[in-house]
Amino acid sequence: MTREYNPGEIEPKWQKKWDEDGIYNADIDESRQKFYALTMLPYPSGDLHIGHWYAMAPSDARARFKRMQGYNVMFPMGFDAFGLPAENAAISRGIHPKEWTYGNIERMRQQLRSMGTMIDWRREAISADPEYYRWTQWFFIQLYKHDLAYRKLSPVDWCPQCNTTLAREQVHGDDRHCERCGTPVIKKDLEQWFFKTTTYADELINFSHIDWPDRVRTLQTNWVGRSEGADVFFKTEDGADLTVFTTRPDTLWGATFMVLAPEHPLVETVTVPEYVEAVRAYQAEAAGKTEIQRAAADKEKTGVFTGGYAVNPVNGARIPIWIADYVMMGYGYGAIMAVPAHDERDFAFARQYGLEIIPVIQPEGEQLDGAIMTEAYVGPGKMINSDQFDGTEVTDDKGRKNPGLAKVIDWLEKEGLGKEAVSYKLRDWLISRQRYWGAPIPMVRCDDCGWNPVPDEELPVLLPDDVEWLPTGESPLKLHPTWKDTTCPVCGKPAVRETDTMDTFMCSSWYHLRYLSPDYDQGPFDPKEYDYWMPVDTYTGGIEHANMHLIYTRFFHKALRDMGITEGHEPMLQLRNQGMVLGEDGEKMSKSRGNVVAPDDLVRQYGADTVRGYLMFFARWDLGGPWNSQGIAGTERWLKRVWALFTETPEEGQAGEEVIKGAKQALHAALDRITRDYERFEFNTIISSLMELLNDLYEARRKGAGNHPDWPGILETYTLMMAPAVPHIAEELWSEVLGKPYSVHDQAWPEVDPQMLVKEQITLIVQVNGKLRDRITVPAGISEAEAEKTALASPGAAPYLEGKEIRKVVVVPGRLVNIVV
RNA sequence: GGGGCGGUGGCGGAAUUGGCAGACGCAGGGGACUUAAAAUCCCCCGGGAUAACCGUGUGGGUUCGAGUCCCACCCGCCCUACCA
Repeated sequence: MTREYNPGEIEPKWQKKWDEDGIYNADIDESRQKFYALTMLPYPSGDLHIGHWYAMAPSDARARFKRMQGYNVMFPMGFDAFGLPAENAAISRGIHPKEWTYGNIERMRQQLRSMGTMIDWRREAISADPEYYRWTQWFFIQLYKHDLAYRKLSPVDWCPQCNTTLAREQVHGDDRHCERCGTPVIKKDLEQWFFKTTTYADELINFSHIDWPDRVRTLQTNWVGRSEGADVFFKTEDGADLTVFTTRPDTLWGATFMVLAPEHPLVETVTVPEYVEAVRAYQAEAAGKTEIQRAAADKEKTGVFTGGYAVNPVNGARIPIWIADYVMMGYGYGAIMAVPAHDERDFAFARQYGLEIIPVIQPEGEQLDGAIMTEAYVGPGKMINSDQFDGTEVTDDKGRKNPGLAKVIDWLEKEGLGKEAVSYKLRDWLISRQRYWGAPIPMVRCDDCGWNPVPDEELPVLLPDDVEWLPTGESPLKLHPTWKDTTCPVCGKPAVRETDTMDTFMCSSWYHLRYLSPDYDQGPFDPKEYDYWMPVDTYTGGIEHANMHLIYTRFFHKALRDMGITEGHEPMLQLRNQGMVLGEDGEKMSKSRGNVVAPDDLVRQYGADTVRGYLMFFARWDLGGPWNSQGIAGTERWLKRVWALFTETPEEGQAGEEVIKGAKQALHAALDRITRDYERFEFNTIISSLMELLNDLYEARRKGAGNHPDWPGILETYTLMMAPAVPHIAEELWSEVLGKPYSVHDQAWPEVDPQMLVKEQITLIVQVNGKLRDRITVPAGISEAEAEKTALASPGAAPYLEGKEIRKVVVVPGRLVNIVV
């Protein structure tokens, strides 16, 4: 057989056959261990880009590896099909979002097929299908009925470009820009729907049941932002309640003023007439400041006095109330007690406005003086100026672990002056979007009955197709002449529908459940499928979703669990993140930079197997890196050389047993390593090991191994080892070249023969004073004494030992001997 | 300011977790084949006069032995930020 390696011919051939035979169909089989391998579903933006390949091809290889290990593997795919780009295409080019989206999906399906994945397409789910969003809406209603969804008027982030509100998680960076379009957001007071993610704050920072990367765990933990401390019940001089949260109740006696956020409701009542003008001016200024200006004014603290006073509940001290924009309405109570001696921000503010500074924590061996301190002291020490608590030890520990805090909190609770409290940065999830191309929020408002959910039997609330695209900044649903008119599900009187749609992250929070049974119509998923397949065993995708999708989907699962819909605490047991493929210039790929790598072109030029192999090989998968268009030649050569090894007639002559044994040892060493590396997602070394082994096999064949009766068996094993990474060439070699029974992908992953890992001869390293002086070949089972003797006599070491006193000899069995002179 | 990740040849990266630094590949150099080119094959490829020796960001330390562990520092990237 002498034909050329022609991926353009063999790849479509096998893709078609696998598809027709349904070899990757995953069905419930109680006799086998299941494995749910999931990779984040793409947004159908138009074309599959190299980043999609990078996320999916290695994940596919690992799913195939698991399959060969005997697991019943499900590897499904779908499309996160709602979202703004579709709508923007409609506005700018007059194509209906549905047409645009479903056209893109069709193209991306074909591209995904060209990758040669083991996707079970029968399980495909598309979030914009009415049969899908029917259940997205149903989940919304369930959350509403269980008091986990609510409507609230509050200042929310609004993207003026996208013309919609955003969740806190979707506002990024120090200029607080929109996650999608990069435009800085503004604040608006709007009534919106929220999900109570904060209910699960503590659970969301507990990762004890899941194997997720530290990086994601840290990001999520910081995002939830739990801090322990106390609520302290201050009162204004007029007797109005003014509760603050503090992580440092031990410093209460050092509170010399209070600061309210400019928007704080109490500002109205505490401000005395002569200060009203200044306060109003400051409020207006703060409200008018963009987020960029706020960030720029980072260092300088500003604020104004309200003329009002509060009373410190622990000592009755009368302290002034200020407003300042360094206190945020969105965190805690939007009000703080200021302890300038022990808080950097309060210190800067006090110095700026000449406010009193009273130290209440005395560091070891130092005497703090409020008049001359140059910075706040935030370290440990003993309490002073704090009545009966003087002398109490305060450590660096947070919360109750800190003895000073524990004592003060206990006392506050006993006296009714405060209580232990925990505060979080995490906000409830704002899910209303003032856009068309999303799942309509299935709620109806009646003048008499208020908000009520659409009855289940009326779901889905269908998106109307006949809408107009006007640049008004309003959702087309709101402008539709009749769509919003309906009747109240409670009293039957005329009522109006909610015209906002849901955040698309809502759709993607449960897609892994829809894959279980995309055609099921008795519920969001078939419980039989759920019981068998869930939870997801391996989830792969980009880390950029750490604080968005990956928080939302965990929240969702826990909420469903508490509503009795799902089981278990976590939806995805193991998470792994791939890095990003950068352009050849080392920059992020973008059309404007012209550094985009198009996978379709690569497939045409090299074939899918080469592209898959190179993506696995070219960088550490978790880090990614710049594309190198020359580097792919190495992977192409590898496959051509594999092809040649299998198809060329070997030279005359037959190798001896040593050569064939050496080949088998190399084979099993590689197999051992590749097996381990698949488990660890170390794809680059899988390909290196296969390349290295190929070099060894060429070497063996040069020595005549090609005519040995055991040679075909070695090639068979090599084919099996390649199969997950480069499925097409492996199938061709297996089924056609070697003539083995189709399909290579139904074969078991080869077993490592431990016998083959044991070597009779090893290379012993001889060091003198830690420096390499010789390498000697010795029997593997050599005794320590014998190794020492051999090393001392080795020619390489001899010159360094001459005339020296041997002080010590370290023998590492099977590895080296170090002679210390 | 806080947190995280990283720093190994010209480049991407290996190194069985304390034991031969630089596997595998790209790029580069030399050669074979060819009328020529491509493809393919073979050899070389950290520095150094290919000698000693020096080399894993820098400086210390632990150890018979450190890319790997400890301490201090420098640089780069990412996330986050008046979070009370």
